[in-house]
Amino acid sequence: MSSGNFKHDLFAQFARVGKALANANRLELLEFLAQGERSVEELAKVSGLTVANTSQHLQQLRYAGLVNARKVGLKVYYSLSSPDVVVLLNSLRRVAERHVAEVERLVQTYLSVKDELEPLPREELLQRARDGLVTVIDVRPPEEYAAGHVPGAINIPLSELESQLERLDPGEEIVAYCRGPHCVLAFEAVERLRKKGLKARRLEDGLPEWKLAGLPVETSERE
Amino acid sequence: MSSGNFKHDLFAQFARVGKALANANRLELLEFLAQGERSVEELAKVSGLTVANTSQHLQQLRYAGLVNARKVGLKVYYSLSSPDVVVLLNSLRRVAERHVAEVERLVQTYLSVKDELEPLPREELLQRARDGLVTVIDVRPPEEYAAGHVPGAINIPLSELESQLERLDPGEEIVAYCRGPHCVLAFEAVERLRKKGLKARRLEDGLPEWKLAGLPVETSERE
DNA sequence: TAACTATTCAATAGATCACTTGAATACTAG
DNA sequence: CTAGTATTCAAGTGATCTATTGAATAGTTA
Repeated sequence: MSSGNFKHDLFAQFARVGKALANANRLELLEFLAQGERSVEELAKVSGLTVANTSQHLQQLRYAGLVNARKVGLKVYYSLSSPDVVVLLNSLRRVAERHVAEVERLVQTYLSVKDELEPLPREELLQRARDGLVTVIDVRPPEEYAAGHVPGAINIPLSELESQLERLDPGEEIVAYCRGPHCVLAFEAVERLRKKGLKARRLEDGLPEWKLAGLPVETSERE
Repeated sequence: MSSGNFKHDLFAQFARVGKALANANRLELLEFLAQGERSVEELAKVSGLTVANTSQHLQQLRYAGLVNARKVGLKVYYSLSSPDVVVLLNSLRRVAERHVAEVERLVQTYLSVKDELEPLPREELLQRARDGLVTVIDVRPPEEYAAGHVPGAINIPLSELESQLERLDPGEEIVAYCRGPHCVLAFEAVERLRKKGLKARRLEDGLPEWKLAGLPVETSERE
């Protein structure tokens, strides 16, 4: 029966995308790519994988249609093939969050403060920003900030949080964000800022979701 | 660095869900489950897999949190663990559709008539149904129809299309739907009905998406 | 041209996966 | 209690996946 073949062939193609999502390292690479275009070398560095291994994972992602490659001189820059990929990753995350008990446990263990952090929804941030009541900080590394950030946000990478405290107005509430809903950078930043006596909260999710929601994104001239 | 561990452990859990989506047979099972609860035996039958193999795939799906199992007497009934899973499958499908060239090719090859079928959006169907201008037929097998269908739709499984032609009013437009946007049953039905001189169109997607959109669903008393 | 760099390729070992087969388990019906 | 049924388990085989290693390729720079 030919419709059976069609069906199976079609599902085999969908499974190709599934296979790309079946490995923790590849999912990590996708999260980095969701922040913006990166070279193989950069991705290898941030992910802690060897360059050859990173390259191979990227090729699998490309084969599944999740990323594009652009060659410039010696370097090859990879990027997500479309915002659909962010949507897909977010549904994957959501299902895991709600239906894999282990996720709950991990979050409880490592982000014990999660509940106290009262994450701020995007819309609320926009409103407060309009009223000028809030300082928004982007705690990702400078390259990611440069590739796109919330308009008006200042870049204070987590590693430099303490040394750049003077850039923050102690009278204003601080909102920190990073790569996504489970990215530890913002959790960590909020915790440390509160220890310093500042009023800090976390944005509910990261820049990729902000962008996906169609909200304005500012880029710094670089690369 | 402990945050690196957290991150990697977390992504490993997400990858668990990815792994569940990494096999064509499992995706097929999930599509069947999206129509409603089914026993292992039924699933084995419709998917063409052996019972043992089906059971093993279902266990993997359960391990990934995508399905639930409910035991009644001898039988074990599996079902999707939540509508989130349908959302996930639809994002997977969308990414594959848009970014895997092979999908386009398959659809062109097997569903050559696709473009002529002018799929009808859900909202339009609702409006026409209110005006009583349309006959909606559900071309899935009776078990799936019984588990939930568009209110007012009549069940004419594809295999009985010709023998039940008299149930259709030749003056009214007919809208056929089945399991989802790529399900061949509705394509096939529309093609055959048009050959008979009837005015037929396909609903843009299937019952799971209808249900997901929060539209009303009618069930028949059975099981 | 020669030295250098970023990326990819090719070969490999160990782990995991998919499917089959036959047996074990758990429940029902007589 | 026995026979029968639906499902799961356990073991095994071939296939696929992951990460490593070292070499090959393509492009740049001196």
